[in-house]
Amino acid sequence: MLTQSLNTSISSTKAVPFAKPDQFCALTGHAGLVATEFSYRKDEEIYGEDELAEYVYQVIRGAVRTYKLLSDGRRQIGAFLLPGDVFGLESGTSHRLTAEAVIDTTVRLVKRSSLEQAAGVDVQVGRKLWCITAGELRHAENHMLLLGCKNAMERVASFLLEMDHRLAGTGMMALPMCRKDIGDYLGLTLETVSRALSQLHSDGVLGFSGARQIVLRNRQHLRNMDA
Amino acid sequence: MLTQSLNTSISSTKAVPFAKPDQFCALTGHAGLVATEFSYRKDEEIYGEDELAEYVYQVIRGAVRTYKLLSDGRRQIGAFLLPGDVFGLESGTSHRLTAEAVIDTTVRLVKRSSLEQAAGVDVQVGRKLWCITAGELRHAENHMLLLGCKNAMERVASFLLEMDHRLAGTGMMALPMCRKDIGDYLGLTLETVSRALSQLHSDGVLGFSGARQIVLRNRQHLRNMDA
DNA sequence: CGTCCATTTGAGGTGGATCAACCCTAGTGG
DNA sequence: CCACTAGGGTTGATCCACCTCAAATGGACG
Repeated sequence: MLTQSLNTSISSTKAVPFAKPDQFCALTGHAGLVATEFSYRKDEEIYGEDELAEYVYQVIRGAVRTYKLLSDGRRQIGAFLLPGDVFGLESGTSHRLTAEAVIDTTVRLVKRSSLEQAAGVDVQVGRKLWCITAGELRHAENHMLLLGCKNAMERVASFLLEMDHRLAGTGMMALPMCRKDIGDYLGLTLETVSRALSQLHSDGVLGFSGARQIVLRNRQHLRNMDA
Repeated sequence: MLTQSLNTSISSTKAVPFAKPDQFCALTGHAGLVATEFSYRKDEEIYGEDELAEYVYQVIRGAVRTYKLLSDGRRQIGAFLLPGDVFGLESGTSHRLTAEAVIDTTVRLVKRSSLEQAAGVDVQVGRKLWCITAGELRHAENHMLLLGCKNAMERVASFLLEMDHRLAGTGMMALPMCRKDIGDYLGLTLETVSRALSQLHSDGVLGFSGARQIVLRNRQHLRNMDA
């Protein structure tokens, strides 16, 4: 690993193209850390489960999935990471999920040890790390509710609203992941995901232009069926 | 709320009956905070979802469940908290799940603001808060795998091993929660939980002495079926 | 001893999984 | 430029694990 396009740069505090405050810059800007850019091909592993957590990452371009596997290959995707999202942050020593690029992806990364050091000096850095983990926990708690209680259509509606919120907000949404990934995220098979999307299409709730180019025509309808 | 047996005591640093290092004392001992004891009756609410997070709690005796509800009453229990466990810690301002006493329960609690203050002075306190949240995240990630991938028998086996690990370790395990709670934790109905336990009983994997008094006779068998 | 609630057990229904074609579309190469 | 191919996506038919509804059993407590 780490054998591709390396593009080191000093703590890039220049404006980044995200609406929300940039979590990564809030960290690196604070302490003047060195951030490196790195790229991964579609389906390439970024880190493995139980591997030593040496870096913390932020998606610049592309998309990342994190997941756990059972011994027989059943897979639960814990999260999709999109541009701006931070991932790979651990308070312990090793990663608890595997991370892979969903499509060709560029990330920024900093050494975990630098962050630890910065957190030892500045309590605000420590606080920020805590908040990032707490955000992941909030997402996981919502997702447990989905996996434990919701039916197939409710799950797909939740997924579309989540992606709409994080990807587009306006008009067209370009999903980076395939139906199998969506199924493994929602605890459904790819066929069930496909059927739910087809039904929403024929109900006029959404439009397609290519299987992964979706435009939501009736967000309120989706919110209603999300339960 | 807060109208029952109040039992204030200065940061009780005396030995507590837990094998593992006590997370709460690691916090309160560090900063000399005031910890208060408080008791709740069976099924009493400790705090509600979206309520302001004013206190951080530790179970002394009894058991607590945290959960989220859908509008129609479907419930996902996120965690059972047992003696020694810390809960109610938030990095934001409000609780994201409801907490209720499963049985008559006594907790120790400290004001969140005191912890915030302590964390502003001592980076080790901040670090400890982060680790507690990270521990909850690890549990949630494992539970997503269970809810998204495992079948009924695998879920019940996981549950028994988890409770065995946290409650007893040795011999008999006294479950504080009813079958409905177990079902809402595992994403199953109470009947399915009951059937799985009955089958494990007739397979000789576990023994009953009362529906909630369980002794595991073959942990390895449970681990094998846990996938 | 009777009441109440938790639990077990049974019988039947169903939502989503499984298995199997088939269909698109993008990419390849002639 | 078009035929060919491969991988993703859709759709259909069937199955079954779990849910639902219902009734019986058991245990705790007045």
